[in-house]
Amino acid sequence: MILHIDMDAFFASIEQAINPRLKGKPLIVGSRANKMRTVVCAASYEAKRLGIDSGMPSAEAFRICPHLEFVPADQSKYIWTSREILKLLEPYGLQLNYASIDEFQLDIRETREPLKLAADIRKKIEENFRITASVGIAKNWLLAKLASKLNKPDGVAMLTESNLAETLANVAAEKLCGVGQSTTQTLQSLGVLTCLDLYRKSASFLSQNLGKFGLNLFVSLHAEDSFSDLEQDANPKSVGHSYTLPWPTKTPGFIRGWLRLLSEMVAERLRQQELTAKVVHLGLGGPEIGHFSAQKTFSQASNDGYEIYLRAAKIMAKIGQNMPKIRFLGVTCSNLSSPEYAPLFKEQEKRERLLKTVDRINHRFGDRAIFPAIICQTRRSGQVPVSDTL
DNA sequence: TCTGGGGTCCTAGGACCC
DNA sequence: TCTGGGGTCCTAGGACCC
Repeated sequence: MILHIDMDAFFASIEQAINPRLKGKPLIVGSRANKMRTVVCAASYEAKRLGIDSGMPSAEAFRICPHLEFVPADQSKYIWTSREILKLLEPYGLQLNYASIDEFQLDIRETREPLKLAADIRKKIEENFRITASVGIAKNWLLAKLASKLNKPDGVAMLTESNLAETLANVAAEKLCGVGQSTTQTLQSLGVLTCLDLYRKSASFLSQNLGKFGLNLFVSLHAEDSFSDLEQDANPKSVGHSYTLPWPTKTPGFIRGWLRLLSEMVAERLRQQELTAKVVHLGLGGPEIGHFSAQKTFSQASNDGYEIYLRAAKIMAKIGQNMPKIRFLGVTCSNLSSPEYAPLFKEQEKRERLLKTVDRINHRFGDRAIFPAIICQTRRSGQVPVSDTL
């Protein structure tokens, strides 16, 4: 059996635990500080009751509830809490999987009394952090994760041989992790409406209609004692940053300034994790061009912000002379590996020393205390075009 | 008040090699 | 000159999750 722990309205609950003024009030956590131009990252249960939930534009949330409390997301608080919860789970001595920032899975095949264990864990979390968790128990991670949603918030659900069919029959298929909008439509056209319908379909039926995903779904649904294979944090496959501007622009210097800033942010994180990247992806969006991305593989791996910027700019140059209006910009690096060789040339060695020193200064004096002058105005205002020259 | 930002996995076609 | 088949890497985009 797998025990899946899912924190209730994690970010919002943490903010309420820290600031008593927010307790009991409808609250949303937004992914950025501009409360009218963001989306809901987490909603407190008081807000959820009004019909507000993650993914909703904040403007719509405020229309529903004008006196909504707003807090911009502060990842460091959530990461800290998540790690502390992990520390609290380790002493149980069970195999542990860190599924995401607010989800944890335990292999409890040796545990005699899973419900007692669930109660114990939930009590410890509440005592230590004044936030609640919901727990799901089932024969594999996918069903355990589904079960954790059934009695939210602050609840427990256990799927056993005897109650499995009855429970699944009352849950819509789209509640299952991995079944989104498009898959739901396909399934509905096949007459598969509930999780039980899905559970009873054969591997060949699912694979025929949903491809490899369908086959994986079948395997995950019927597996025993299996963890989710998401182990993102161990070895990241890509590192990226993106930004949506307040309005579309075609000012080249302004776009270059943002491209450089995003490249520097990506490079900093690569160096932090002692990684270099061979592939650069450039994402662009705007009213005239929609949303698209292009990538290019380079023979030399890099974690130098300037180099990554040059590569991104090279990809952008393919658009040609007529620069369309740009609203969305993203830079992502992939094909990651550890730096292989010591620098061959003096210049290269100097450059690496410079980057290391910059990283040390920023680590000591705070986020980007020192940065390339070109992004000075970009980062200060987000609205003033920077110089056209680099 | 009108849509963020961080990711993963999969697919399918093209280029190229043997 | 025309043609098979296996394989890898690259690229763009879709679907999905937190």
